[in-house]
Amino acid sequence: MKRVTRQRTEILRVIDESERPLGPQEILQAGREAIPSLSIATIYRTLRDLLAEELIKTVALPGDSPRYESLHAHAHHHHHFQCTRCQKVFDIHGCPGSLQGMEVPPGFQVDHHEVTLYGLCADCVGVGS
Amino acid sequence: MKRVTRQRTEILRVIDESERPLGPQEILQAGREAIPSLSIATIYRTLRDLLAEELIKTVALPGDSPRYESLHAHAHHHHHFQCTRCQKVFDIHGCPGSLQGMEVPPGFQVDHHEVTLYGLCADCVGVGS
DNA sequence: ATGTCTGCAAATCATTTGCATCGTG
DNA sequence: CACGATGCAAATGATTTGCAGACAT
Repeated sequence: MKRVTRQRTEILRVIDESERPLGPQEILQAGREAIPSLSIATIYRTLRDLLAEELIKTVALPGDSPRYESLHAHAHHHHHFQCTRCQKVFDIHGCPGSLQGMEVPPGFQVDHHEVTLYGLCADCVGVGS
Repeated sequence: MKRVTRQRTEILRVIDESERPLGPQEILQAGREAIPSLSIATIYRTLRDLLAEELIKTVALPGDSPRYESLHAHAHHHHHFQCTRCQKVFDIHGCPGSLQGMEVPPGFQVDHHEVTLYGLCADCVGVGS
């Protein structure tokens, strides 16, 4: 039987209220504003549990450590855009669909896919270097 | 002044002759067939050098550690497939192209993209769990 | 009360680095 | 011969785990 503790509640709140995916350290920092004693071990353990309960999902970008976002608020199939200047990650709705044009070798079974777009976000377009 | 050592030559040969991107441990194992004393530290140091010289390129997949492939043999634009059973990564030629259907927010500038397919490779299709 | 959850510190695991020695140029 | 490269082992940095005490039910 899963217990409703202050730290679990706070961690879930931080993730739910964020408009962008957060990493463990970001969650720790935000959570410590309410619970100063909060430890990184609790963050990792709680993230594992929340993932298992499907209350949050992992956002994994190529070559970057994982971030987490509320599954309820992001349940639909979507992809991500990472700004190459500010590194922020944004949701992109829609999907190329069939991914026709990809030459999958014979005998391979495609189950799902991941698309990441890179470029400049609206805030960074037109900003110097 | 860069020296042509047995280990550097062997590491580059292993990567060049592989039909799929390899991780550091895979390169170590393959390289030890020719040089049993080969150490993992040398692998990492040599990979760093080869990347700087643009003889190889990094293949970064979401949520997984990096693989490396020959830049000369893989200079063209392509994507990757990762087997969800054996974790191996394979090149996929072709590209969905315009990525139409992706609803990029107004003001965003897309520069490049990354597509990863997941599923079972030919060897793992039909193999029990 | 009872068994889960937390914080701390120690343990992993992958990658990096210091250093004495090896070997290429 | 000189200096970059190698192998070993210790150092790092991120994540995981053991354990005794704290707390939800």
